[in-house]
Amino acid sequence: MENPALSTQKDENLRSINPLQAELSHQLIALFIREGLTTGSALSERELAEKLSVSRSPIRAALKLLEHFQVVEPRPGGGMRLAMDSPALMRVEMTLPESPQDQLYVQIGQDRVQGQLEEHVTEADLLRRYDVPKALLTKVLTQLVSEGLLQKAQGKGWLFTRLIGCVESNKDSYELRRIIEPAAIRSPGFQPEPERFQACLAMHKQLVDGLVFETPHHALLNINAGFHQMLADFSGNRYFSEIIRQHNRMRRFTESGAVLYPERMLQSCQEHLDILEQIEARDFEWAATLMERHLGISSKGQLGVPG
Amino acid sequence: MENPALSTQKDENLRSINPLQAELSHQLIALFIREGLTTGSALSERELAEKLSVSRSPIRAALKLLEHFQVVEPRPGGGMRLAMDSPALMRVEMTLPESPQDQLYVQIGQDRVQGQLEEHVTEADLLRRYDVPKALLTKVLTQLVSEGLLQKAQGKGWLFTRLIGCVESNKDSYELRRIIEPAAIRSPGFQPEPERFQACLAMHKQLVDGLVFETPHHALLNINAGFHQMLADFSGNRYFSEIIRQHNRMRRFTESGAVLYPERMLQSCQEHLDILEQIEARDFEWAATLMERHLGISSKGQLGVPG
DNA sequence: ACTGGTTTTTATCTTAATAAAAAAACCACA
DNA sequence: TGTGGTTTTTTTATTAAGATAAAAACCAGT
Repeated sequence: MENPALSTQKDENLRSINPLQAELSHQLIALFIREGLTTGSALSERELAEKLSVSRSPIRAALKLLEHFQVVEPRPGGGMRLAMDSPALMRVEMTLPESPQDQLYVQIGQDRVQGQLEEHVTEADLLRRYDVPKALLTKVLTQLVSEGLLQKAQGKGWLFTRLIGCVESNKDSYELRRIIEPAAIRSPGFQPEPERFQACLAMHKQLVDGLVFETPHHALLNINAGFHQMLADFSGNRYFSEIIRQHNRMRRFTESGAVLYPERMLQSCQEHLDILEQIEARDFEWAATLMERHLGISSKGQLGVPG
Repeated sequence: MENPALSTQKDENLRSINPLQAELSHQLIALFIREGLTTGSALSERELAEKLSVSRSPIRAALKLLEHFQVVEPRPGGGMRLAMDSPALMRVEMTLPESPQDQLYVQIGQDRVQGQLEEHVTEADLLRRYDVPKALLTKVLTQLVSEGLLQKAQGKGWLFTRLIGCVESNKDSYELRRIIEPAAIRSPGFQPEPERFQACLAMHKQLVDGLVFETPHHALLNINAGFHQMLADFSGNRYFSEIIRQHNRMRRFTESGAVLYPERMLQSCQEHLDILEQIEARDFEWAATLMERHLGISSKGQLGVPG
């Protein structure tokens, strides 16, 4: 039942790094890119804290971490400034440490998908298996619960709910998205935020122009998720947003190991671009129709879901 | 900020009762009714434990609790037997103690809906406000998180997500249901379970026949929720089911205090019945159309949502 | 091969003290 | 009025031991 090979490798990594700082360091980089900051831009601690809705303390710590990776550097007279441009930021972002919580989260999710974990597990089982502090495990379990992947059993133990990753669940997920995403675009409250929209549009133009062949796997998945998330957010209906967010999160378990065929990615980007252009032309109805088609095709091809 | 009047009343009740036992006592009664057991039926501990997927220990405790309420009585030669018929069971079920967890859960939810709790709260706030053991609070917060009503803020504290109960959130919720529920009926996997369907159909016929005017508030809300849940379950898509379940749960906070006009309830039941009859005739497309209409009307009338 | 009763084992809950970290307040300086 | 640096306050995380409750195993009787 135990599988030491899986856990030993992790023993040293899974602790030690403060999860909030690790998370913030990623978020800071995303923020720098999103805001289009360039090498040398001064960074105000208070402003960053405000934008990420935390206090200055963890921001300072995260900046220290980024300084260690030479993403930022001290500014004469105090404070920090950015020391890289966006492309370099994207590259370095992948080398930043993950929080122990995230590591354990993905590990448990993948182990479940691969059938290494039973549907019913006890906390004690998991503690023995992964050899992590109890508090960390509790946090991860709470996270899994909040995403609907796990629930507390009556009495003792926990139950994995939807068989994440199994073919049928994937099919269901696509069926839901085929319903929700076009509906989001057709929603009476649909309203693109100009800045966010333009950034996404520009990115897709570059991708279609050939950038897609140079962009790493993980970044493409993020861009894809971000595209769908953006449109759901524009609906103004928080439930639409929330549902798409949840399904994007779940896809992390199944897609992170998948093979992406470049020509298929190009086609997918082209379809995204078509949708974005219809939205720019304010033809939401046609954009929604294109989205229906896009999701219909993706569900068949990308992940091997049958008809 | 503190409101002692709200919390003092609870102080004694909110502890003491074992939550699993309390929950099981309710579930046992539901089980007795569902299985059509009659006065005198012998109850096998192992069988009950199996059916509710717990061990015999908590079942024994729950039966002891039910014995105290004279729902069951000792059987000569050992064990317990049922001491009531179904109608009596339904009546007594409402007088059974609620678990402290459920009490706190509903209290927090209602306080939030009524604006007594800010969107952002810290655990320390809540502990002071409700004066409950920290562990109980943690459990309830976990439950709220699992239902998507609450999420952990970065750094410290918790955020109520969707502003449950506010007018806009209600509108969004109806918009989502108007999309999901007809889609569930139109789903290629849609497949009514005969027994469950017939029970629901029969119940609605009785209601329309006049029973609606004698049925208590709380029971009508349950029947209504059960109708929508059933159809979502029939879709065979677990995400549809899950979404409807979540929205039904949220409605507990907003609707439990609402006034129901009898003639409107009758109309609503009639619409349900129309839908059920189309499903019986296997005209799912028309049933879905009627559902669209039904949800359109409900969203305008029942809860005072504009537009 | 069932049953209810009982005991043993295991898992989880509770608790309280301590440590850690985030938030808030304060400072001097531009 | 804004900045970064620093200190203080508050909140949350960690922990370990003991209490409690659930699960599992074991009875003896039918």
